[in-house]
Amino acid sequence: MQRFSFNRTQTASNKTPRRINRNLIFNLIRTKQPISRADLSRVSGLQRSTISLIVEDLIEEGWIVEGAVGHLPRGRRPTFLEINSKRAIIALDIHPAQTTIAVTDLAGKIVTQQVVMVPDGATKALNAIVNAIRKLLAAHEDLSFDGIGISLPGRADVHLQKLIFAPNLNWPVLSLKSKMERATGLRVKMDNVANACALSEVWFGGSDGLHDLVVVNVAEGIGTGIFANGQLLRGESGLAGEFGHVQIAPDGPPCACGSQGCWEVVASNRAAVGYYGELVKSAVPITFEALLKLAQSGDAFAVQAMTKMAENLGRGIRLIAVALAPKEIVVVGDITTVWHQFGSIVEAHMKKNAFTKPPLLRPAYDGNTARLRSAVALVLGDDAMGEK
Amino acid sequence: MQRFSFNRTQTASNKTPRRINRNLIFNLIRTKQPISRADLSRVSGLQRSTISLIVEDLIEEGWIVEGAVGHLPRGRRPTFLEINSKRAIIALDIHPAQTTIAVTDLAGKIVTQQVVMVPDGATKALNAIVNAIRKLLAAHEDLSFDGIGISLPGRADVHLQKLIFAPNLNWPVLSLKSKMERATGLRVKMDNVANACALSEVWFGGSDGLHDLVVVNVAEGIGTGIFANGQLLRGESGLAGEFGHVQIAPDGPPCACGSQGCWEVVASNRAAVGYYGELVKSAVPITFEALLKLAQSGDAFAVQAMTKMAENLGRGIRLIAVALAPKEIVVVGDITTVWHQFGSIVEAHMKKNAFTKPPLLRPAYDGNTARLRSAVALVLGDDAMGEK
DNA sequence: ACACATTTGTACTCCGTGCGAACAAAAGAA
DNA sequence: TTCTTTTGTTCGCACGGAGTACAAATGTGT
Repeated sequence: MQRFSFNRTQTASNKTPRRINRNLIFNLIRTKQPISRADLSRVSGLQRSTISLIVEDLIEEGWIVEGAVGHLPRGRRPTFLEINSKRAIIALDIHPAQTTIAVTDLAGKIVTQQVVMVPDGATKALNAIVNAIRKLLAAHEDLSFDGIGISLPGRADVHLQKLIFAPNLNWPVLSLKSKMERATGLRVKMDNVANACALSEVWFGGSDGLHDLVVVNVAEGIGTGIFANGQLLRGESGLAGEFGHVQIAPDGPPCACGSQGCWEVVASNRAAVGYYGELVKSAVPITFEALLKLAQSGDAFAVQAMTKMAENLGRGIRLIAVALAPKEIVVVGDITTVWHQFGSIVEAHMKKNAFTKPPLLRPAYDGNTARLRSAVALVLGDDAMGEK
Repeated sequence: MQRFSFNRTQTASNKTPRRINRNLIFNLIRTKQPISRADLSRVSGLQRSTISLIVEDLIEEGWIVEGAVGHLPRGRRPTFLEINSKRAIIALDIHPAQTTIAVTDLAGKIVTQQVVMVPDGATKALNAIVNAIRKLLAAHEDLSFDGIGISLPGRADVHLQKLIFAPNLNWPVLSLKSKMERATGLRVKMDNVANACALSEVWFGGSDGLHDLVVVNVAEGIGTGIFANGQLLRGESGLAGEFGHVQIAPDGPPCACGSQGCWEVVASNRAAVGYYGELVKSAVPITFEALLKLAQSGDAFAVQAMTKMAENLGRGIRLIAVALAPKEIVVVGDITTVWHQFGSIVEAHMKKNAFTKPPLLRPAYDGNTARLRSAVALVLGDDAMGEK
């Protein structure tokens, strides 16, 4: 007779410490390579003997390799350890019209990178991407690939890895993962652009992975990735972070989501293009890239439109700052190219009436590489090193 | 579980699994008592032998005791294990005018409870509370106390345990912790009301502690506690969750925080009292409790005021739902006593134009006990049982 | 040239921990 | 009485980290 259901809770076995320490050491090597065993011991606090055993395992399994020999003023020379550069990951940065495909090593270094124009139509688009991946795989037969990481404009259920909400993509992303896994034989992991960038910041941003940060991805819409307590905040079925559909202007224009005055309606790239269109009274909308060029060259209407966008962006970011009080808020998107012009406007509106210390606000160093490098975090993040 | 994520726990030693399993077993006993060793084994998945050793430790250290002997259709009778009812915690629920002091056991059962009217003035207030605690300690000499847990209207820095932001309290809470520790000799932990209620929900709500939930505390102001990824989200220096100061009405009335149209200005108890005052054009404001009574008795103006408050409450909750997509949103505060009347209004505004499945919205089962029971979570929560 | 200091990386012992099997204990059923 | 079932304990085993000792490697001082 069972009086209690089998809710197996998270237990630890005598192998648990090794799993934890192994991950710790691998991460240290990944971020601080090249590094010697002795330095690993000093940084981690684990004994040199323990480090040696863990490193032996990691080498045997091909995650890392011994590299050059260092030089010290006295004593035996240290052997540097490095990420095995023969292990690689396919990184996909999917946009509505084009997709960037890259090969990166496990430390996030981009080996090659190419842009594929994606044709209209579901099957064609997928085929174009898969073919490009196949060519890359064939061209890098010396590498062994651990998986495919995809950053895309939409929300994905983390567990099912199904795309739930992707208004800007009109091809069948729901089955993207399974189709691509069948076609390439590689494990596929995908996540929202903003989440991907947040992971990149934490994995490669040199932070200690402890502090909270929010990534705001400004594109056709606005998406946010929330990193808190050492993890991405995903919410029920992966829908957390939709700050883009928070109401900023109660009487604002309608949004595709069914509401009106959503943040992304008044602060996205599309919004800025709309503002400009109203000012010049032109029926033909220009691209956001063109608008940025105009604003950079000092065009009065373009500056006016971008200023309005920046103000609204700041208002929404203020909301995030108040609600979540992260240490840092990072902005990703094309607007970062004109940050020197409009960043201060965004920041001023974020800080307006702030009653506590506002978070650091900064543009991402390089959104493109951030999105690509997130593939490593996505692929290695969950259960990459498998149960052995 | 993330394999390569950055872990808060630095390194693991060979003692780590025991620490993890010990906490697990203690929590199972705490929530499912009375329970036998064999059942603990089935529920946790750990071997009976392992359970026996851990239980031996817990008994030796006085956390639990062996209780009655069970009865089964066949076989040896199980010995039930229970929380040691001689271990207790002082729970403080501080409000501006009055403070509730309670003694609870480690399972959150309230042993005694009393309300202390707090006089005006810094020293007097603290003395009144400390004296009441001293009397309680003296009256329960058979119990051994593990600490004091305080739930209060304000934000506290978790690490320093200093009160940062408590507009409604006008006595020197900054040194509350250290003074009280000196006066009682007990360890003091404190946290914001909303955080405390969120902890209570997770510790005593029967959930598995995995799902995300947000607690909205509606009182003179509005505070929120965010539980996500198995932890409270605290943000930089503990200021996360100030959704109360998110701007809901851009042209709304000014707020004490310096901004205007903040959620708490339009949806708190104080707001409802204001709405009622406008309607009846009375210069003398009534208390919120009186307003609730009027609304319950069907007073048209009171119902109108409460309806406006409920609508605005729903608007803000919608924002939380969109931004964080928690599984559940729990409302705490006096308004829950009239939830049957106005809950549907709140819910309707939360669901307005929802483009995804909205979270469950419900009033807390009993906010008073929730706040008191949170003391257990606060005192035992961090590393109380950990390092010996 | 040679002893010594210094540093790295490995070998080995010790202890803590969970696992699994065996076993004792307890109680009802045949 | 004997068998069955269930609980709780004991014991041997393997794994893993800590700590110490030691070999290896390299520069410095005499």
